[in-house]
Amino acid sequence: MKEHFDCEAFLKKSGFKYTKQREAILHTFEDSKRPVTAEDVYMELKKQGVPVNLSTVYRTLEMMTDKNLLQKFGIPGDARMFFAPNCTGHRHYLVCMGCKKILPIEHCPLAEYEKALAKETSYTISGHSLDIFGYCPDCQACTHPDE
Amino acid sequence: MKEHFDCEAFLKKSGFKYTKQREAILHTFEDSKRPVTAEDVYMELKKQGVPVNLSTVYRTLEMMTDKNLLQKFGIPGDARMFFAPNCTGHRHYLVCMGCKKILPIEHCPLAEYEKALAKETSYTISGHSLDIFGYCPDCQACTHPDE
DNA sequence: TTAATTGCAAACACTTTGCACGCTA
DNA sequence: TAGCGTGCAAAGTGTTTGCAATTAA
Repeated sequence: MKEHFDCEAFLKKSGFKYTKQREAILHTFEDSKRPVTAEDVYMELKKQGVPVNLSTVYRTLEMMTDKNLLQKFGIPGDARMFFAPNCTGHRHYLVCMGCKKILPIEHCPLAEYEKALAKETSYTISGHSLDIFGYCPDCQACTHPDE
Repeated sequence: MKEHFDCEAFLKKSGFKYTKQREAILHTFEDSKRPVTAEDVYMELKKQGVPVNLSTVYRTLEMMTDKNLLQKFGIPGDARMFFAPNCTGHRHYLVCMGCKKILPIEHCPLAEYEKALAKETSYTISGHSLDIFGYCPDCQACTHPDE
């Protein structure tokens, strides 16, 4: 999401009321680095002293996902859902199996492949998600990285 | 999993007891077509008249995953975990957004890409998962496929 | 016989929902 | 002031766990 996102305008344009909770939740994603869970957002707002309820966070994230401002996804082995600014419509992440850090990956090697697959299977391909798993430099250091 | 998998031998070799529940659960994956949930396995056994509890299904699937006989994974937008025979160590699926059917994909276009990414990020890459989304021929037919 | 395995019910983690009150527009 | 949005608590999923009874070895 871009740096100076006009939250109020966005909400009104979409037919929603502008509230401090929504402002704060949306603000969380400005200059955002990596995907977060509802709980992450909730904790961040608590830390900032913004009064908000976890249900409201869930409701707002869901609404933003419907409006295609965010994308919502899970990663294998984790029951939680993650949210990230929806830039591209598809997603690629590099997931550290040590510290569970999730990093977006830029380059997409799959455009060609999708075309071939569509022809081969007669499916209409509308997108994909790719997670690559491994250990980040920090976690490689530990003998047995597991948190 | 291969057609005539010797379930009893496998269990004993791994230090487990041979029970009719485990036999039946493992049998579910013989000549298996597509990934299933614990609930799917449970329902199938009920249908066959095999007395089994859902906890037992979960416990057995977990055990098989530990033994690398199965792989366990989730797909974006679905809170459930899926299980499939673990042939390759990584997985590629083609997910129909209409009927939720999941099909394995054979060819893996990512070996090269992983190498480049490892160099670029200094991560140790240990695997990946790739889901491609779209609509299967059946679901393309429907105007608004959504079940 | 006895330790592993099962069924059952309760606990869990994450997420969603119903409802009354409060606050934008 | 009308109705959307919020907080709260309760309900829902999918999954895990403790424990006593059962069963394979």
